[in-house]
Amino acid sequence: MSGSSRNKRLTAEERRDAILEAAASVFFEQGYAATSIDAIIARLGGSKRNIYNEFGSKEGLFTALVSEAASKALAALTIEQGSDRDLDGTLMEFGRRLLDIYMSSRLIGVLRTVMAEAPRFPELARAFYEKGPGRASARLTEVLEAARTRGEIDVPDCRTAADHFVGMVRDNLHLQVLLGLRGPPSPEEAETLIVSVVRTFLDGVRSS
Amino acid sequence: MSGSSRNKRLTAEERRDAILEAAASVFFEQGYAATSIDAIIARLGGSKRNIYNEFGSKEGLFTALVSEAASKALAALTIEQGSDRDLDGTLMEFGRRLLDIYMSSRLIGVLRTVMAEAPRFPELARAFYEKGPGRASARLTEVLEAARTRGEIDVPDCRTAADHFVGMVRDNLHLQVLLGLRGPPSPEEAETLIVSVVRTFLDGVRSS
DNA sequence: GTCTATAGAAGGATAGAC
DNA sequence: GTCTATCCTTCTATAGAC
Repeated sequence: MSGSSRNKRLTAEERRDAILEAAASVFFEQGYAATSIDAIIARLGGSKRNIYNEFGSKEGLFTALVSEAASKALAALTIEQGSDRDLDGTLMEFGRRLLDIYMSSRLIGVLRTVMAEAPRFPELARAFYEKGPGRASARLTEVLEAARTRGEIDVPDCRTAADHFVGMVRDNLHLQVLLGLRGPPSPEEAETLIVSVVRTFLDGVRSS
Repeated sequence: MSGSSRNKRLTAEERRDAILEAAASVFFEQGYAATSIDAIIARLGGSKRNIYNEFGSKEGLFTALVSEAASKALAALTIEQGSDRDLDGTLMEFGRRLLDIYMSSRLIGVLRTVMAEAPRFPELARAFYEKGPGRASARLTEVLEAARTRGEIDVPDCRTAADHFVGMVRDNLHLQVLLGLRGPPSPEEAETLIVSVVRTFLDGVRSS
């Protein structure tokens, strides 16, 4: 069948991925409405027909793209179920990964675009949240519930506590990056931030 | 003054405000690129001439609109300098206002749009941040520094601590609202959240 | 009569869809 | 590559207020 990929012949999947990659670089920088199919073709080469054959429409390409990006972001968010660390170490590790993902230029672009288009693509926004940020929050909630069972923490609602933690990790920093005022934090900045977040989360700021 | 606004005659300022109001309802819902001047006129009435005479271009209208919205949001964020409450009460009140503003449908729209257009309007994004969220964060930093001077809290960096607090107030809730998954919290939800945030911020979650 | 607001068309460019 | 639709911007012609 598709055996003869002699010269530049790509498999269907490679072609699909190439389109998605080119589309991502334009959609996530220009936004949905300002992105033209021509601009994607300019980066990708080939004919518009390829895009329409594969994705049907601009909307179809966009939704496929966001789903893909959300799945990839999610993949890095899984935390080992039976983590052998203590709570402190688990939170540190979770915070590092969370920060890394939220600040990645790819997810920043996805977030900007999905939020802006949320009124017109509500199901897409929901799917994105549930696959990514919602899952992360749910996972952390489980971790905290286990810690509560062990008597390490004392909170009325682990879900709320998990949201507090995630909120601190995102912080004003995330808003600044989303607004393009600065790039992602350096590894040193990230580590300093996470240390501070974990400490504040566990012990608060009040003088003892 | 200028008393004779008998029929439909509006003052220059009233007209300007009317344009901005109509523009806000379209821009902040549809996004910059998807908004047409005709759509604004459809809500506003009158002629396109009015818009071009007042703001020069679509870009000019948009930037004026965002500046206006940022200023209004800032206005509600001022905190009394010599607050006579204790730290707990001050944080509660600050949290309430912060939550109220961040979740307001107007600021949600502004945020969506400014973030999406940040690559094309970088100065606008910066001005927005510095007038609004940046100012709020700076103000809270001062409050915390005063508390540290009084020996009530013990943190290495008040600015970071302020960001933690603001981050918890925004929370996953803000992300959900930005994604259109839910509306703003009810007053009861808001109060519960703020109580939890202040408590976590001051004392942490670790079992004592 | 003059000044300004309205309504809409013209021009020139660009985009989505086939 | 083509076709149709839409958009920003400017311009014309009309109508009403002082």
